[in-house]
Amino acid sequence: MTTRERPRDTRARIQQVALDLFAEHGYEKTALREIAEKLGVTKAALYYHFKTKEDILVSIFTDSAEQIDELIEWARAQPPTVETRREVIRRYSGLMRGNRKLLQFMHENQPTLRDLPIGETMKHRMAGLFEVLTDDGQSLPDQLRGRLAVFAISFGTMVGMSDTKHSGDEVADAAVEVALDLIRE
Amino acid sequence: MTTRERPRDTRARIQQVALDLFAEHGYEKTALREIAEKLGVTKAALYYHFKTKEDILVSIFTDSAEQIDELIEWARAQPPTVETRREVIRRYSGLMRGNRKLLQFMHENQPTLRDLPIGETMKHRMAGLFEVLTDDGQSLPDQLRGRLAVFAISFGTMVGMSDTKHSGDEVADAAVEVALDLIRE
Amino acid sequence: MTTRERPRDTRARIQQVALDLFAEHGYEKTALREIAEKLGVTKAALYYHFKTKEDILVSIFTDSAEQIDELIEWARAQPPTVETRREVIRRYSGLMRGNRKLLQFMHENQPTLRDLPIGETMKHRMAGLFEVLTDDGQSLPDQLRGRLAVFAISFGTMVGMSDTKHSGDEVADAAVEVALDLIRE
Amino acid sequence: MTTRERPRDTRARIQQVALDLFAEHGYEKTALREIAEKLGVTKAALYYHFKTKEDILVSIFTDSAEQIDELIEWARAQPPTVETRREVIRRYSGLMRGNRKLLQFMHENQPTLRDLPIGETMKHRMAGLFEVLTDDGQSLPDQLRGRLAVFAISFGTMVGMSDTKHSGDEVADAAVEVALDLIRE
DNA sequence: GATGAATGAGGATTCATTCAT
DNA sequence: AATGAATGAATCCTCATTCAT
Repeated sequence: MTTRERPRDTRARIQQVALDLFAEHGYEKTALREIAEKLGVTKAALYYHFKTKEDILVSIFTDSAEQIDELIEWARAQPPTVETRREVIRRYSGLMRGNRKLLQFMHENQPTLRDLPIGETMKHRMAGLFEVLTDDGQSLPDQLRGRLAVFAISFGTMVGMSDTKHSGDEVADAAVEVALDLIRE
Repeated sequence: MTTRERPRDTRARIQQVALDLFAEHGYEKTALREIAEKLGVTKAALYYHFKTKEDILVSIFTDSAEQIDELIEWARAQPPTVETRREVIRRYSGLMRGNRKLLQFMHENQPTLRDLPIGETMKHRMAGLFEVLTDDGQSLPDQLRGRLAVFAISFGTMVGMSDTKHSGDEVADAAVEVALDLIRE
Repeated sequence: MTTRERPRDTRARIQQVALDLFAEHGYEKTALREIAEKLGVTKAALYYHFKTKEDILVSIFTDSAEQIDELIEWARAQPPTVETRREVIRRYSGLMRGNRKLLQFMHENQPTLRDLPIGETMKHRMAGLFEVLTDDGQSLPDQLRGRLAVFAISFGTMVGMSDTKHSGDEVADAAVEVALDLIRE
Repeated sequence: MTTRERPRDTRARIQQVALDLFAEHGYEKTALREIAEKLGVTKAALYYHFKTKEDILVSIFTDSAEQIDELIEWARAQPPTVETRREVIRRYSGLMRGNRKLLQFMHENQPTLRDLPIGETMKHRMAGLFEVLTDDGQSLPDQLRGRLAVFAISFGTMVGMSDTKHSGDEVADAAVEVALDLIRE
């Protein structure tokens, strides 16, 4: 008797493979056929676990989105000091390191997200993040710096992969340093 | 004699409409049918002016790419001082303001570009830009700052549109200020 | 001890729900999923009770078909008088009032039935009915009248539902009157 | 040089073949692939001429529907006498003889039509026809007779095909006789 | 300088059906 | 008596591309 391929957690495996391909080739260019083939199942199997292609994407976002929401909530409960904002940056970096692929997808598939309801949701979330990182009393450049800090984290976290000289975490750490420096009074 | 619809410069009009749609909805999701409809011509007409869909995209990039190449060439001919780098930032900002849509497209369609020859070309170009903005002697955070400066320009130039309180140019100017500040010794 | 959901007669409930949906949306457009959902069971459950989708349909027909067969047999055993034919009409009307949905299905899904063995069976049955209601000695219009009498019953029985001014039975009674009038020497 | 297959009137040929198949096997069961194959073209060719499968159906209805509308309009402009109604029946029969397949489709695909906008349209049309053939002063059986007269025409026109002893037109003529007899004061 | 008609490849989705549990 | 997971075949439809005119 041969050991059977574990028939469990197919749902989770679909999400993983899908995210990989969505991040690499883009949502539109990724055919469900590819996902299915890579998993050794039929296209129809995907439809057993998810209602639509979009649903796969949404399900991927939903989980990690919660974490960001919690971070924003936490920040709102704190005094709006520079130190709070710096802590937000640090925690955001921590969150993103575990979600590199999703991060990449978010940054590189804006047109897709713009046309999807989930995109609107993410847009609101990012707006919330920007809100806790800046305030209207700041100069325009400083407000830009606050927003750029978020991008610094993203950029550092994503770029790590393609750079051979430095490890992913080294780059991500450097990104935090740069980002913290962008948060001004 | 009836007044003729000016049939002039159809080629250029195709490029304009195409870029608009590519930037808004993404390259993959934009059908040639849409471009044709928006122009009031047939799909086949597009094929009179361009060999393929990809060719439309490439032709759009080619022109403005030259400007960047020239900027890089110019920078390489200068002494690698901070002031040179700052001037590169300033000139890059100037270039980009005239190419907002293309800039948006470049940032938001990475997966598409990754799969296309033109993407490889652009990647090299950006690498060149990074090269003149940083050097190996710098600390990792400072190298990141150099790269981030480019993104600051992009971000500032693109974001301008969706922000009501500040004009596009105000934001772009602020972005230059932030970017210049990111260029270190 | 908790009160059990009555698991009784699932088979019959499937037939009921299926007939409702088949009649309303047509056999082809009715998915087994819909039937299952409406019953609160799984598709697979349907397959415990019936071998195929077609089998559900056949099982629905089989029961009430017997009654028609008996009516035809009875008619054949009587003298072929006008009065016999009128009695057939009356009895047929009685039969159909208890099977409105099935009647509707039969009339509105001819293409489906034509492609299914059960359709051939029903066709023979109707031919038998026509046979006892007409004879070759009649004029062509009178033969048509005999056949039309059957449709008058069907029409009257089915239409009753959508007409608010008159009750279903009033219309069905009127249909009998019209049908009887169509049976000629 | 060989004589080319006439590349013209593809649109009309699609409608013809489609109606044949829709009438024979039903709308749902008829795959666009079948229509295309029967015509020796690609599925995509159908989509050049029609926007959707439903659109093919609608386009088929639209033409002959006009004729019925005109008939109803004409009837409404006449005095509501028995003779007017009888003339409506005669003209309706004439109309239907040229549209046997469409007539068959209408009668045998009610569930499909019920779910389609075009079905609602046809329902209104038939209601209009019934309106000019009956009036509220009549007894219920006589109102039913008026409606049944329409079905007599349909039935007679359609049945002709499957009956070998009598020609289609003989049966249709008989149907008119029966139908006229169903129109009462 | 452009169109009308068509193709071939491929997309997402749905369905009836199966089978081990 | 019924489910959970999956399949294979089919569906409608869209797209980039071609080519004779």
